[in-house]
Amino acid sequence: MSKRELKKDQLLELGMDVMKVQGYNGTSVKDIVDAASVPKGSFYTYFDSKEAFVVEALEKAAQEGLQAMRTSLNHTAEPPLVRLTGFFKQKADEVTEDGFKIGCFLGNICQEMADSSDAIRLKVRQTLRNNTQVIQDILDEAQSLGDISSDANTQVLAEFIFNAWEGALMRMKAAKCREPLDAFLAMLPQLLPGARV
Amino acid sequence: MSKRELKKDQLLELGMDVMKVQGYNGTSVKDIVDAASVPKGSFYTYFDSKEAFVVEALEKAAQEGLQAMRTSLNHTAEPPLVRLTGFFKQKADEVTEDGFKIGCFLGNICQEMADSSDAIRLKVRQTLRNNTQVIQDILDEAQSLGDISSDANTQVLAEFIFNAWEGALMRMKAAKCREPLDAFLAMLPQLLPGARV
DNA sequence: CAAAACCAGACGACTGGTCATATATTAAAG
DNA sequence: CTTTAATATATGACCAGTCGTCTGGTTTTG
Repeated sequence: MSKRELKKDQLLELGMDVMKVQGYNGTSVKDIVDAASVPKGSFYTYFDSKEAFVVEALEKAAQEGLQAMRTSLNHTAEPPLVRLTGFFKQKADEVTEDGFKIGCFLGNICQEMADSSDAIRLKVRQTLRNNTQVIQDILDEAQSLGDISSDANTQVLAEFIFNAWEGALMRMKAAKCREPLDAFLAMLPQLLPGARV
Repeated sequence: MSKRELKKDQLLELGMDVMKVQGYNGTSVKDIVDAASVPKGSFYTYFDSKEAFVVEALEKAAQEGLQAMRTSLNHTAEPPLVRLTGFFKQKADEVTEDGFKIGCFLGNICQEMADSSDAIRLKVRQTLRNNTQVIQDILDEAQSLGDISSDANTQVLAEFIFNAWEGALMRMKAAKCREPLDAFLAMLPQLLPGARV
């Protein structure tokens, strides 16, 4: 990775950290460059606009998130549904340690910007879709093993579960407590028809 | 209602409409006063600050939302669970007609501002709590009638359902389609253990 | 006619974005 | 190897415009 690519990566990483807390419109280009100790004038040599920046930041966050999801979900030592519930449990612990802040960068930006910028909305949509697909893959695996009922619609189920999780994260931000996440974790088994987890 | 109170109400109503689409930081005080045809200088005779404005707007939206929720949920002609599912179905139709925009004002502001403003976060938290309580009341009623299993934890269940709904609304904003809402509606019966709906 | 309500305009700070200049890199020439 | 010329990249000052908020003169009201 070249020096320039490294700086760009820092810009994305550190700028995103600010934006996670302050939102898109609440974060100025100056905030971003300051976070990465990059001169303001340089910003536009890396990105065409602030909007282009956040699209790339979402892409980066999506890549990292997807990889974390896959490594947590794809080790075959345990049954798929155990891995699935374990994944959410682990995520719940993570955001708890973060002091109930941020929740989901994707979700935050989605709610703030989906109606204002189509470029951002489309990137968010694609990323949400990818995440849902990973969950569906696990559910399909569980179904083929007979761990959940064969007549369950895994696509609908995966989408529901993922959205419910996002909703729980949102609520957590307002409540500043684990309760919404624990409610999600408590209900999760009930969603998996015929599950033997 | 005095002339002044009427103007203030318009300011809240019309300003909120703008903020629903553009978010808190994406909406300027000028946007708000222009929407209500009120001179800019007058804004601060009605509200101490932009933050105070949004807190009052949230309160207003909460009042209206709660009333709509109660009228839809409390007519005793039908069994409680039928009323509950009917309520969400109706809501899904409403946001569909709105072209999949906005979703939930409360949710949008929550994601954007909960980490930045405690005043806003606390108002959002309280409102979410109230909404959840209404759902729990219905679930309790259903439980006392034996429509759902007596050992179900209605508090956890209500919180889960409401958050899942919020998550579905968020997803809808990104996807611009009913699918997330329909996935929610499809899974809802499964959440009500022993339901005979 | 005093008091209260109103509001145009201005405040300094800041916005996303640009651009002339400065610095760095490369290539050719000696 | 230098030296220099040519090209590419980096950057801080700057742009026009907007931000949330406030002041102080004007209008309305009791």
